[in-house]
Amino acid sequence: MATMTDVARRAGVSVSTVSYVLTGTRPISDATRDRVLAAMAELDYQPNAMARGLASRRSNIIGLLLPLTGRALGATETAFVTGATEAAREAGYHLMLCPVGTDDSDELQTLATQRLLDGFLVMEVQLSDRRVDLLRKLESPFVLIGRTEDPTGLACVDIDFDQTVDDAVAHLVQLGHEAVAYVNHSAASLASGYGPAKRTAAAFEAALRRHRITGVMVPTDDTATGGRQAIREARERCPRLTGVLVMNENAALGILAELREAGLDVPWDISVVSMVTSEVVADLASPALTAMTSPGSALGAAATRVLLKRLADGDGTTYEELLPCVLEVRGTSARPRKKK
Amino acid sequence: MATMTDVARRAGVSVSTVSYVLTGTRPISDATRDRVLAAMAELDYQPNAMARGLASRRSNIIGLLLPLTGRALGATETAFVTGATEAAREAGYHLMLCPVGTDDSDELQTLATQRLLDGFLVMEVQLSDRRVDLLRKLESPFVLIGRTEDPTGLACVDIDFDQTVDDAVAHLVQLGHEAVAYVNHSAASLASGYGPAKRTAAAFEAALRRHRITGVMVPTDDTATGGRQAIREARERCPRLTGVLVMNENAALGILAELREAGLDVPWDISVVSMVTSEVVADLASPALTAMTSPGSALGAAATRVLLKRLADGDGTTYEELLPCVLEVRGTSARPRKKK
DNA sequence: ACCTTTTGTCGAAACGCTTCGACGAAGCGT
DNA sequence: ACGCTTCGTCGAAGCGTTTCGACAAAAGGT
Repeated sequence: MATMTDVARRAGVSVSTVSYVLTGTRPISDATRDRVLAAMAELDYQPNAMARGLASRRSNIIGLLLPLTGRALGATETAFVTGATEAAREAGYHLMLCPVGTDDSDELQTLATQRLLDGFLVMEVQLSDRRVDLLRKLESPFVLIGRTEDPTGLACVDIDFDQTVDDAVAHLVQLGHEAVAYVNHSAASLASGYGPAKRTAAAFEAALRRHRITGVMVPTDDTATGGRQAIREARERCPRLTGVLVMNENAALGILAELREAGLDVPWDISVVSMVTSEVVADLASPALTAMTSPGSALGAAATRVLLKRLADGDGTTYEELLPCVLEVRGTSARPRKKK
Repeated sequence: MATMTDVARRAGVSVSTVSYVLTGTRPISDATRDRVLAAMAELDYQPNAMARGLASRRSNIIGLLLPLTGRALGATETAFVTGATEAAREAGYHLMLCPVGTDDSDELQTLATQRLLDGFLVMEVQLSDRRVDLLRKLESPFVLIGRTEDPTGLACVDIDFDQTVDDAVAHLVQLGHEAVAYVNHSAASLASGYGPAKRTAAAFEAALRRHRITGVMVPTDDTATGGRQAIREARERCPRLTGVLVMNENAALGILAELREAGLDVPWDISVVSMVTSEVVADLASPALTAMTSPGSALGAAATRVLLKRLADGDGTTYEELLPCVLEVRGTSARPRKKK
């Protein structure tokens, strides 16, 4: 494996010159640059990442903190990861997946102080998140995917839940629905302060008021069974219900199944709009789910860009970037059949 | 940030001694070790990963090569990733996700020669895979998830497709089915030599012969729509069909939907067994899918262990480890209603 | 008791790069 | 022609480890 010294010798220059050609830190004459580049090509030279990292104290690797729940990564999360990786690569960075639990402070501390990673992307952010406090204390640059209670001094990239919920409700209202349910994440995640759960709950309330319609929120497990229970409960609590907004994809499928078994026709009896859903999953259902498509990959790319910018500028001001999900009308939403 | 020199000074020993305490490369007296450990704790010392990597020419990071298709990672793949990460961490390694296309040789070459990664886990292996040739040429240690045409000299960890298909067919035969279809991956992936597609096709043939029943194989897209088309084609080609084996989860859901719309009752008219399927997805369907549950996380852990072993031993002999999927009977398989 | 290992420790030389200070050679305003 | 920047290059000092050779002291073998 050729080293920089070999390249320098071959090109008849000093190693520092070779380094400058590589990093562009100082001006180099065209003639010299060409000779160096040629020498590199001839020797199949590849800079040694470790040596570079040691000398520059920058690894060009960013870590993606994602709590592994044991369950599958949803399509949104996957898209996020690929989007982030892609964006990182374009900037000459690598992305390292770090499945670290939300409260595994030791592991995170090790990661952050090892100087292996230049910064972090933090997924699945809680309203009050210990990882945030820790990273802050350690002065590691990071960007949140989601938001904490108080985002002052933090960089956040997130789905615009307010907008998304409002768009979804608006869609139903426009079709003529006047009583809708919102099937949220579980009561447990609401209680634990899971951001999306709490924020959509608030946004739903606001949307109801804004559009002057009635509705109920039902928290439930993120499973098909959870969806079944939720829709039963919702219909009990609000019999004139004609529209359902649902946060979780699995629950959405459960709702569809339950309604079908109850002899109800989707979308004519009840419309279902799934939130933060990818196309693949939406097509799994029959009829295909009308859904708010999550901007997963765009989010990943945005988060990465923000982080890299901060690494470059050393800037740590508050920053927030929100991307809404876009409505994709498919088969599960329509004008309700019978006006009361 | 404390360095090894600080620790050495504080403990009253030389830096090399500190290093030996850390790496265990040479014997150290208990008294010294305790002093050094104490000094580390007091200083919150964390070894610098880059310096370590440079000096030892080992990064303690392994790369996971996974071609990003733009689509979501299935539950199996996700489980694989988490299993691998987990196993790596237990051994003091990190796992880095590298979304590199199957034929993006340049990118892979850069990765492999950069000395950032000690070895590779290769996912989505084709029967003839350029990455394998390249890694071999570069003498990078690696382990395949899947198998190439000729696995001589390679280390492979894979799902035991032969066993899995045979188990699935056996399940149907035992219930009394005599004509079954196998809905495989797309014709395109078959043609491109995608291992699982080709191997299951062969295994299905073998299973039919072994159990003396008839059947047809239908390749189709890995989508719900693909599943719908496939089941229609299968029933045309083999009207007495009572059982279906299906490779892709999305297709499985499509098949269920299509059968329901055709007025057929699952499992009484037709049984459906989904291959290589995770529990979450199986429960999405109604009735829940009888499926061969893929050993995703176990595979990941196994692959990692094999790779780490090779890194330690410098051993490069042929090695193969196959894990079968295990049958999970749920609601979509049963004794067929009417004996002919 | 003598020679040979083994044990425990140290100092110093890498590892392959970045970056700083220095310095001659141009280029420029006057 | 005179200083003044800017340009282009070099040598050398790190970056924080690991690892090698050396060596004194303790332990074994006969």
